[in-house]
Amino acid sequence: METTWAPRLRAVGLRVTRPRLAVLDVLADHPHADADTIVTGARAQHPTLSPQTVYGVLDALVSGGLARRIEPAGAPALFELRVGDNHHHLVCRSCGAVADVDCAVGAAPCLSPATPAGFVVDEAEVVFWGSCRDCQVEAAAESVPIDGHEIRGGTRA
Amino acid sequence: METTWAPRLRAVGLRVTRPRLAVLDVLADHPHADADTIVTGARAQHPTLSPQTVYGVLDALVSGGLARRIEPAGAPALFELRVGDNHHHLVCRSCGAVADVDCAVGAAPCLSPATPAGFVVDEAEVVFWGSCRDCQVEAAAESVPIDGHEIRGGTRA
DNA sequence: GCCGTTGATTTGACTGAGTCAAAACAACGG
DNA sequence: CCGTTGTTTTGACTCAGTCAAATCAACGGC
Repeated sequence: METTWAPRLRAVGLRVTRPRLAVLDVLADHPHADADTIVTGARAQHPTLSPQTVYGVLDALVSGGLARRIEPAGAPALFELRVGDNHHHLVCRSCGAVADVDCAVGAAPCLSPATPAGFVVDEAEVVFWGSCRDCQVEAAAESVPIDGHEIRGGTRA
Repeated sequence: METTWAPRLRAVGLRVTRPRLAVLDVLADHPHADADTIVTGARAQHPTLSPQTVYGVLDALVSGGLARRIEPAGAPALFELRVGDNHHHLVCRSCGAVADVDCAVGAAPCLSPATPAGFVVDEAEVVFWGSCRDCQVEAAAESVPIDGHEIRGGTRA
C-alpha cells in the first residue's frame, strides 16, 4: 500500500519521505482526520513523529494538490485525500462526524449568484449542518428522561 | 439609535445593558466584525469593556437569535446582525473581506442531495472563495515587478 | 422611589490549535 | 559515494477563545 504513494508525491515535485507516507496512509484510513488523529495514527509507522512535522507534511500535501483542508466552524481543521471532484460535506452538530456529499446540482452549485463589485469567485464551499442518525437516536432518548433529570437539547457547542 | 435595541433585547429575554448596546451599535456599523474589532469599537462607548465580556455578549446575542456567527476557514470568527434570511458569504482569499450574497437559487440551495444514512440537514452554509476587486488590482500590479524583486502570488494564508 | 433577586460583567488564569525560526538530517541527482 | 537542497526536528511562541469565582447592576415587586 505504501509504495503507491511514492510516484504521486514525485509527480508534484515532493520528495518521498517516511513521515509523508505515514500521513498519507492514515488519511487513506480516516477520510476526514484532524491533525491530532493523524499524528497518533502515523506514529504507528513512525513513532518519533512530531506534530509540527505533520503540519509541515499536510501543508506540503495541500499545496501539491494531494490533500484538501476543510475547516468546519468550531472544530480543528480536517484533512482528506479526495481532491478535484467538487464534493461537499455534511457535518453533525452533535458529534462532529463528517460525511461526503456529491453535490446533486452539478459541478458548482451556486457559482452564479450576482457577485457584487467585481468579485471573482474561484470556489464554492458548501457545508450542510444537521444531525447524523446516531445523534438523532441519542437526542430522542435524552428527551424522555427516566427519573426526572432535566431535559437537555441534543445540540452541543 | 441606541434606544432601538432595547425592545429587541427584551423581546428575547435579555437584559438591556451598556455592553450589549455598545456591541450592537458596532455590529450595525461593521456588518462583519471580528471579536477584536467589536471590542475596540465598543470601547468608544464603554472604555472599560473587556474582551471576555464581548464574548459573553456575543454568545447571548447569538443564542437569542439577534446575531449570527460565521467562521471562515483560517480566520477568527465574525459576527453579523442579518439573521433569518438565508444569505451566504463571499470571502476574499487575499484580504479576508466578506460580502453578503443573497442566494440566487432560493431558500435552501442544495438542501436536497441524497443525504447518506439518515442524516437530517437543518442548514446549508455556503462560502464563496475568490478575490475582491481591490486584491485583483493589487495582484496584477505585483505580477509586473518594477525593480527585479521576486514575484509573489497574491494569495495570503 | 428603594430593595432584593438574579442575570451580566469583570478579572485573571488557562487551554489548545496552529505558527515561526534555526539547526540537524536525509532524499535525490550527479 | 558525495554534495545540494528540500525535510524534519526541536522548542519557544502567538492568538483566539474558554472557564470559574467574585463583583456588579437591571428589573420587578413593594
